[in-house]
Amino acid sequence: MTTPGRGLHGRVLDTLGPAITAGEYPPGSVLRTDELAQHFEVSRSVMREAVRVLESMHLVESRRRVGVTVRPKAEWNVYDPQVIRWRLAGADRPHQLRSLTVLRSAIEPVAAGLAAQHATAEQCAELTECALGMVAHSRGHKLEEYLVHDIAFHRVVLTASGNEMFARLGDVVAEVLAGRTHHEVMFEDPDPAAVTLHVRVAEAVRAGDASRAEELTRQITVGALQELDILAP
Amino acid sequence: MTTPGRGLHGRVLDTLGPAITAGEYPPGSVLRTDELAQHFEVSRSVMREAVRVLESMHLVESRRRVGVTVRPKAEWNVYDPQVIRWRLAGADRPHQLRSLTVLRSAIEPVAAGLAAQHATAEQCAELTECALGMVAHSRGHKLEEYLVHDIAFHRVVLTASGNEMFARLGDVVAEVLAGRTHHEVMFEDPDPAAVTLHVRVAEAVRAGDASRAEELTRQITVGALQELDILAP
DNA sequence: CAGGCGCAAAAAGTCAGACTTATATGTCAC
DNA sequence: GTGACATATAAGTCTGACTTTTTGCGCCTG
Repeated sequence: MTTPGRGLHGRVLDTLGPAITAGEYPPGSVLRTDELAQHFEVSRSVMREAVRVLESMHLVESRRRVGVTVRPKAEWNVYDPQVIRWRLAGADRPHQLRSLTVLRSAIEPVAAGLAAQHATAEQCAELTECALGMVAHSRGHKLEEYLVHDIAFHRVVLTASGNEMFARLGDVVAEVLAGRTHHEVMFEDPDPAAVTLHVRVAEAVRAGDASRAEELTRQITVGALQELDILAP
Repeated sequence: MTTPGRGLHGRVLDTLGPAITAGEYPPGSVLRTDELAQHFEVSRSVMREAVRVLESMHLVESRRRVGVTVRPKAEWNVYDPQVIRWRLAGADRPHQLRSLTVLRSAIEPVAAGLAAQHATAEQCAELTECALGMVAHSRGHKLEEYLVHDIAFHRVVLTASGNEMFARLGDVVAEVLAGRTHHEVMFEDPDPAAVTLHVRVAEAVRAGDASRAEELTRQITVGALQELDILAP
């Protein structure tokens, strides 16, 4: 994923972050910097840097004379890619996957509509290329190759929307798609209907047909919701 | 807003963060920790903590023998509330406001639909209360009071959706609404049509009518887009 | 001249220890 | 019980020394 072990404080975060997001330390728990430093066998300076990062994610709050207290889940920066990764790796992975899929269903259709209006010729080409790649690997247990193209497809759409907030959700969508393929409902082969929809979205975007691109993408996300039983089938 | 000056490193961030997000240090610029520490008249430990926070926001990257390099805008964690606040306070405020308004237009209708399905009786009551508050202050230059209720309204909808990702956008929406009232197109009084729409959304949510709540909210967000000339009027 | 080897410098990273500051809590007088 | 005050505690800050990684450059060789 990102670079692991970029310094000692990163190493500490790799185990402390997941622990907190997994709820191992319930909200209101108090940690002491010194104890943590001893536990992880690092100096106080390193530990302090780690705590600062957790604080910037609103996972904890550090107060004098009190210690480092874990904040309630509702205050976490749940859009931080690092937090998302930690949570996806943890126990409430299913719950997290549902939240993110609903988010996708709200964003992606709108993004596709905007992409139809703003996509460059190059982006259109890239999109059709991705769609073709999906078609090519849609049969015969080539799920990994399919996934690569699927991720690339959605990333291009989000980028081509021209909205930076949408564009930055590319990583999130990638995590969701990867999560689905690797751990959730695992089809023998992808749903042919979904594959076709992607091809048609690529066509609509190239044709500059915003409402069609939006509607087709909506159908894709509806499929994703149904897979998780969020919508009635 | 949040608590300012929560420690020396926070003080440093208050000026370094806005400077970076404003593009004062173009992407690829290299900063040296020691120089920064001298410039801000703090110790290296404090400076290092500040850099760690910026690094966790993907605003900069710290590498040995190189220094602290500013990352390209496309890699920033633009969903970090702190980053949003810094950018809204800076030069590309209009651009940022547009991006966020488009994001709202994608999220809020879906959130309202979900709220209609999941809102508790208490949340419904709160919602109508907010709507009434908006009506009460919709005339006679009571823009500040109106704003308070407007923000509360949208926050309740997002929370009542039951989706944590939506819920966490409450702060973002609050920033956008406040920004619009304080710095952008400033109506003498709010658009009466918009006020009515809010009341009707509250009704739809209480009635459990998801598609109506969604459609009405979409009309609200369309209005917001038109105000910024993102959509033709 | 090209290419590879290795050295030295530069900057971040780490650590230990001493000191400062804010603050929660307990104590005592009233 | 209430208020003022003392105290202990844990974070915050600073300093200086040391380590580690990495880049760039000089030099040597083919």
